[in-house]
Amino acid sequence: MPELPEVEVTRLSFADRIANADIFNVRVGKPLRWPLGVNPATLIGRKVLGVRRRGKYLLMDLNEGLVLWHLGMSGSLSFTPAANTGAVISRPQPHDHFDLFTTQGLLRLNDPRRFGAVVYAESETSAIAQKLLGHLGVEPLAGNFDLDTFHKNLKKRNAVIKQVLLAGDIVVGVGNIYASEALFLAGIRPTVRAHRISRLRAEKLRIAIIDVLARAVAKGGSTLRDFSNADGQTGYFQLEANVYDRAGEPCRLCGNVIKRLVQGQRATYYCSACQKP
DNA sequence: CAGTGGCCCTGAGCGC
DNA sequence: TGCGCTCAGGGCCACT
Repeated sequence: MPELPEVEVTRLSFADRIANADIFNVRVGKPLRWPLGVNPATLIGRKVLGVRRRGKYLLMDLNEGLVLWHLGMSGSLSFTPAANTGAVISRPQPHDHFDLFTTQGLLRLNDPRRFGAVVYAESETSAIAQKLLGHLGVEPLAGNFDLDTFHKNLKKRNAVIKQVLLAGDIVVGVGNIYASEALFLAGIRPTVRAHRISRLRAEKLRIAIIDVLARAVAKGGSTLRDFSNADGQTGYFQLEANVYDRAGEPCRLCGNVIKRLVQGQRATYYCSACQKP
């Protein structure tokens, strides 16, 4: 499910409403990717200051420490305002694996595949936070995603550009959908080695990444199967996808058939006419 | 150090 | 209807 746009759309859908709430209970369901790292009861009585995003992580700042949320492949959050308490809150569904009860509402993680995680960190510089966040690349929508650094970093990498984007250590938030989409917009074949990309093409790619991610956020993200924001609303950017999941269909620009290939066990989609080696 | 493949887990869709 | 197979939006880790 969630790449940067979906995580950001999720954040926007509940961050304001949970800010300044006090945590009064925590329910932990089945184990997620990593353990919480602290006794859940420790969080009771703490205050939620706000929710930020770093890459595909949500960082929930507390008056003491912070909680990192990751949605993995199939995770989604739902926020039920305190005014709507009742049956919904008392009956967690089978894949509801983490509940944060606050004075302003319930934040609940649903994650069938359990690749997601909820992790407590004492600070952003603590060992666990550094392990999860320390290697992350630049934020593409933060205004400091500059061409010089981007191109210089691409020069260091021999791997194919699709997988370099997915790795997230140069620029964060570009997952499997948006990597294909950004490369299409930039006219770059996904099989091109990163270090072979010229400065001009790196600039096209930089602009394409920013453009596709920003437009996806504006459209509420992509709902391929089950993504919804914390209000249960689905996204509709997938309707604008030029190549993702369109193998065999005509390119919207040139009419050629969209192709599919596998890179690192992940599907990649591209137009061999619009995207140059 | 960079690159590659395995693997974590569950559910949906498809062919037979 | 049921079974087995493939695939799915992520990313850590071991290995080369």
